[in-house]
Amino acid sequence: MTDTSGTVREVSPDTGSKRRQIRPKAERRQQLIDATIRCIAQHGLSAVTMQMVTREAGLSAGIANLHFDSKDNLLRETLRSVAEEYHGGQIEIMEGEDIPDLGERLDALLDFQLGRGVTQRQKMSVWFAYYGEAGARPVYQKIVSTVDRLAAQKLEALFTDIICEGDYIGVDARALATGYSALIDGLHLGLLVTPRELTKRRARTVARDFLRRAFPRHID
Amino acid sequence: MTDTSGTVREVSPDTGSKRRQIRPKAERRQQLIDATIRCIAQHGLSAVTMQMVTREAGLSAGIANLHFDSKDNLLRETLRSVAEEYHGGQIEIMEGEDIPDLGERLDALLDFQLGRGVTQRQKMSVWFAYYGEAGARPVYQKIVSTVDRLAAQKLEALFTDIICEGDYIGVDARALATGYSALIDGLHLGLLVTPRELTKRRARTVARDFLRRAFPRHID
DNA sequence: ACCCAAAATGAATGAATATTCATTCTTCGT
DNA sequence: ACGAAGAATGAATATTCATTCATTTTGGGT
Repeated sequence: MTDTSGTVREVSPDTGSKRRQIRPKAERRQQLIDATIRCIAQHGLSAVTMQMVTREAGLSAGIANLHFDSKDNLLRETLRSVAEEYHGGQIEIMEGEDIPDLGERLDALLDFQLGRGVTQRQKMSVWFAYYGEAGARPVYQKIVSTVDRLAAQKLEALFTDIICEGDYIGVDARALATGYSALIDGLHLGLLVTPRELTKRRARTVARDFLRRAFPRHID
Repeated sequence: MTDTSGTVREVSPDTGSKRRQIRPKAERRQQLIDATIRCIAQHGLSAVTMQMVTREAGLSAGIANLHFDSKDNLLRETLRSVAEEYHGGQIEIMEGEDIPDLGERLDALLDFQLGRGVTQRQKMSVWFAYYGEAGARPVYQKIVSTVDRLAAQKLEALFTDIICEGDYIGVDARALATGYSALIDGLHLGLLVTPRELTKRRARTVARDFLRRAFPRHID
């Protein structure tokens, strides 16, 4: 058998192609992680199956185990990926010297945290799906708190600079940073769960109000 | 077989008793919901099985289906129970005439939202487990947003009263209420996921700071 | 051209799990 | 005391799913 009459060599890019494609390991891993993100966003973490993920990725059933050994590991790596992307983006803005004005840097941060389109919503779903399990899974707690800590430090540093520059007195940078982070998390939750009540526009206004009350000379 | 030498008629309250107990339907439902809450907090929503729940409740395997028809329904009712308890408690404080002073009422609300012991942590776990799935499950969204809306209205009304009483100008009660709710949600998340970084004490301070900046004449 | 190491496939397997239901047990009204 | 209604049990069932692995395919090195 086999061999075939040599027909149908699919030349098309990648859609609907039945041709088996061999790609480097790193690329496949990312492809599977992306598929996992879409599946979690659409069906919820607890409904995700390996079949679902591999089908979404357009690959065969066993491939996720080939590249990640187990479902558990695939989910862990997916969380790590989302966490690093989100926090990495924030950190880049916060320590980025390309925006010298501190007020503008705050605005850029806010844009990043509450901006974006559909993709962002997918990431949010994933984010909170894991938060939901974190109470029971130390591994998830560790992944999240590791990246979280770094972002919190950068934010505190930024706030410290702003407090200094603006001569704001009686303001504790650390407490304020904790509050701002919590506020953003809470707004994300609201956007996810009650999108009817809370629009992205309003979430932005609320976050800006918070910053304005703390740093009136830098915002608005 | 069976019957036994008539020994061991367990008289003890309920621990370890093998005696089959018949109880009214409502009581059993609550018992199963309570067991479900403990299971979710300990193992995570996606790991909860019917066996786990019924064992935790000290009952037989089929009983959850007897009282709730399906696992899906049991989980839905559990969410409804937690949501109603949490929001009910808030609402009671907010509209309670037993605390005439508005500033004190704010304090009581904060106590309720960030106080309590271990039990509270269990509830928090459940709360966020469902948030995590809400993006993919309209049913959960509906349950949460229904109770949420009412609590949000009460909070806005309380803030409006405070703004009026304190002559705070340029403050939007609605936006502030959204911000405060989001802040509390975010702090809960922090307490759940990064308990090392965020203590309950600090969470309280952060929330109070928020209120103080908005209503300086009512807090502290 | 040919070979082979690595990549990919997908049918088969076995474990886990929700749900059913025939049977057993309790309680309460009479 | 007794019987019936309904509450509870738990073994059996059918399904779903992660994981394995024998086989097939690919592409680069020689």
